[in-house]
Amino acid sequence: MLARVTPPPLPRRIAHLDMDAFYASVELLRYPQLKGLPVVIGGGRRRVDSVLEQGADLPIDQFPRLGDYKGRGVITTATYPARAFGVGSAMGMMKAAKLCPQAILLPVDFDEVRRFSRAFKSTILEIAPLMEDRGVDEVYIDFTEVPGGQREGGRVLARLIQKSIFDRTGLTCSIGVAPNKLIAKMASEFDKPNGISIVHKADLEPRIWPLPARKINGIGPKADARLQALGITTIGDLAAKDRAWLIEHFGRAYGAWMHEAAWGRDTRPVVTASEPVSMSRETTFDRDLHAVRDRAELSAIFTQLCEKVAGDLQRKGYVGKTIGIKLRFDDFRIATRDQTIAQHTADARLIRQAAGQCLKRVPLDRRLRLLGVRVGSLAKPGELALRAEAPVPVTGELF
DNA sequence: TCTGGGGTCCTAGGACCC
DNA sequence: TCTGGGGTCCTAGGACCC
Repeated sequence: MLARVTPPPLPRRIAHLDMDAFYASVELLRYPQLKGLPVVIGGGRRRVDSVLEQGADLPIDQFPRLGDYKGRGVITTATYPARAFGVGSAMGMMKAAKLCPQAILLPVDFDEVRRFSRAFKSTILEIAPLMEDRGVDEVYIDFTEVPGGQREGGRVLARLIQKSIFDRTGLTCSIGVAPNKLIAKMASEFDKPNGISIVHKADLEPRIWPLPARKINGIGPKADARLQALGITTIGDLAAKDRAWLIEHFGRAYGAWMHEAAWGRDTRPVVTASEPVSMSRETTFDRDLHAVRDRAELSAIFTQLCEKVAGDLQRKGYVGKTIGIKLRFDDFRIATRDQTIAQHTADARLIRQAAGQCLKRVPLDRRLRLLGVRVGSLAKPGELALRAEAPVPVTGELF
């Protein structure tokens, strides 16, 4: 009898690709005279120095310096020469300014960053169709079934992608290829910038276990601190603990996941498409605002935030049903309130109205540092029509 | 002058329904 | 009067990620 013989499945090869110092590298393309210098991108508000309008010919000594910056905000990206001074992503600007006042400071150009983001992603898609978007500067790519994706554990394909991106954009990236997303993510950091790292199952003990537990994507500062308190520093330490013990200390889901992660196990697929769950806009004020004394200013900002979210929803073709606000007080405590309204909307006034009611439920005894507006439970208007989301039926007639 | 902005997912309690 | 489950939705907070 004839049997259909299915070939054995190919071993999974998953790549994680991370653009090197992305925001900064994009600016270096525009100002090549800054190459090799400490440059940081960031600053809370978009305070574009007028000198930058001069464009590409601006002499180095005329660029704005980190040490001259006054204001709130954090570093988005630092070039490698700036990192040598200890400056890095998410660091407060004031702290960074103390470490490296002479660094050149440039504002983020979101349009330009998005343009290059689209360019590098479309370059990848021409080579490998299964790509998962993980933000402006990161993606996962499934190499498994791509022709040549298995050669040298994925190195050949990784090299091709790296070169194609560079030829198209002038930007470098680092790639890790491994049996799954979890390990690939760690591997892409092994040889930065402009590196490629190939990791196999057998590398778990020598290359993964010595790493700090914090390197696992999903173990953040809080979990890491708790692990340290329990005497666990490396991924190997974590792997040595038994599952039940981890569950005891971290709960059923998180404890079990930690155990799997430490053993390099991860079956998550590369997801090529997803729908947004929520959209939001928030802003940190130049100075902390008083709910009563600065009422007019707050109210105007509040309305603008609602208009921006509404604009985002409309532009992207979504409506939402859960309207929420977020406050950050001067002591950094955060409060959120939300309210689910009767029907989905993308209307600025309806959002403002619901958000206003949320605001009334927060005790405003401290000054405010940040205000945000969020719309969740998103849907596409067209799909709601199919589901026939109708007005709430009139009650009474049935009784 | 420490500490941005835009997200996702999880937990946990209460309401409400079956 | 007390005692049940399960399931879903809503809300608030928190951890984490880019």
